[in-house]
Amino acid sequence: MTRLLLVEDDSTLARALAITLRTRSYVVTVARDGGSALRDASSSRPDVIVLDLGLPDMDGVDVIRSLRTWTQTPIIVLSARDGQRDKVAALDAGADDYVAKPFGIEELLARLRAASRRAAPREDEPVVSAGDLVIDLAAARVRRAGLDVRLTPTEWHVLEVLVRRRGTLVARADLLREVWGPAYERQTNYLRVYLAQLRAKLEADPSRPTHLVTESGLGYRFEP
Amino acid sequence: MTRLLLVEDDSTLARALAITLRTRSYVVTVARDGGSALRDASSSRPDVIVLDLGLPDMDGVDVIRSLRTWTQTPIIVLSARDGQRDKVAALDAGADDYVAKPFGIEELLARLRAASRRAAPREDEPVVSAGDLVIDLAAARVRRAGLDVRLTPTEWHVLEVLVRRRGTLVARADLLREVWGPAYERQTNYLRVYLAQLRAKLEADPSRPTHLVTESGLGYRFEP
DNA sequence: CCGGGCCGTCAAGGTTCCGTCAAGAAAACC
DNA sequence: GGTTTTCTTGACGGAACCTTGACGGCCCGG
Repeated sequence: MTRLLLVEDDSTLARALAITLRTRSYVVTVARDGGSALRDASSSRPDVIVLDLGLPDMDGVDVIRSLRTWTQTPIIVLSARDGQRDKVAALDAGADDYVAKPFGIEELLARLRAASRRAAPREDEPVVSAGDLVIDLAAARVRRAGLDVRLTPTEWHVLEVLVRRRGTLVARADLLREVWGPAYERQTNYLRVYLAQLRAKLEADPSRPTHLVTESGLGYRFEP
Repeated sequence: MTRLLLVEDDSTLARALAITLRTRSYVVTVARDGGSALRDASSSRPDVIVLDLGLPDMDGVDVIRSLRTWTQTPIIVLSARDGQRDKVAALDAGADDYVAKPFGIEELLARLRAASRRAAPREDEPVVSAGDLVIDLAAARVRRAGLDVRLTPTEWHVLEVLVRRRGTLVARADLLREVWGPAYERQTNYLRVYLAQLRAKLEADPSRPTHLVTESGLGYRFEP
């Protein structure tokens, strides 16, 4: 499951690409201009960014430069301009790859695989500690009082989403969508079950949680 | 000072490229066919490889695959063939980038800069020990309680991937992709077989592993 | 005071996943 | 060319996991 941010102002192309990418099990977010691209990148922390250089509000190369001030996430540039100068400028600004339009979808997919294959192990997903809990997002490991805690895949997934947005409220529907998919946005009973299991494994007093907090009627929050 | 291996059978083009690259302060070695490319790569340990796919003695994609069995050195492919299939095959075999001929020299230089910018910093501690195990990643050798353990190529490859990311979870699909290639991401039975074999050779009690740990539903982890 | 959401808890199917074994196919070796 | 090693594939029991439904407590408004 790779989270992908697609920055493309042509909504027809954006939709077509998003559909194809999703069938290849990418989790796709779409941004339509440079400003929202920068915002989305910092809030949703994608694993890879696909960026069209021709944007309505700002120069694509400047978008790359801004991103590179704080993240190493692979950036693959799409462009209708096939000029040498654009390629060199984009690559030197920090892009990882450059694909000229028109391109084949298989080529884009192959370049995506190549990009994420060599992606540096993420350092911008640090180790989060809270009380006697230590949660290492990169290593997918949880310790409580120094001892490894065994989580099931779904338990881990739920915890991961909450910890990634630690301190902020995660709406029930958001959580369900990220873990189980858009079709499960109303299965709130899943959350009750899994939050209970996580509390049993992680909280000192599961009936009075201090880290996995319920916001009644809204959602859940991880409290560092 | 970057050491660069140029694999190109057209001697006119090879000479022209070598001259240009040297003026940009690359240290260039030239190989004229796949066989010498593989030899040179292992003897001179270049920092980056530029590879023409059209070689007299063997298929360029096979050259990539051979290189990728033992090194992560960035590979940039040059090719006169601009076909989708060639690109996808080369990238999936492990190439980092693909430049179609004719290309501008500035583009190639920019892609070289991009490739070495994101190159992983060299491993400084290639010998990993865990309990009575000693694993030498550079020498491809494993000892248990001082005695050499004999591993098959695939067993070693699996162990290598796990040990490189020691302590962190390696997802099933990641492991399959790195060892067998992207087409095998769902062949989870391979993992079951090879993990069992590795445990039989490396673990004190293979049915209760302490180093090669299963994370049910997620993947495997090497525990130092 | 009582009913309806909402949440936490529990346990029982049913499904998926893992370890194990074995045997045939392919590759490497001599 | 024959032998040995290695890889691939299938099957199966058991374990781990997900889903689902039911029940009770709590809070709030009627």
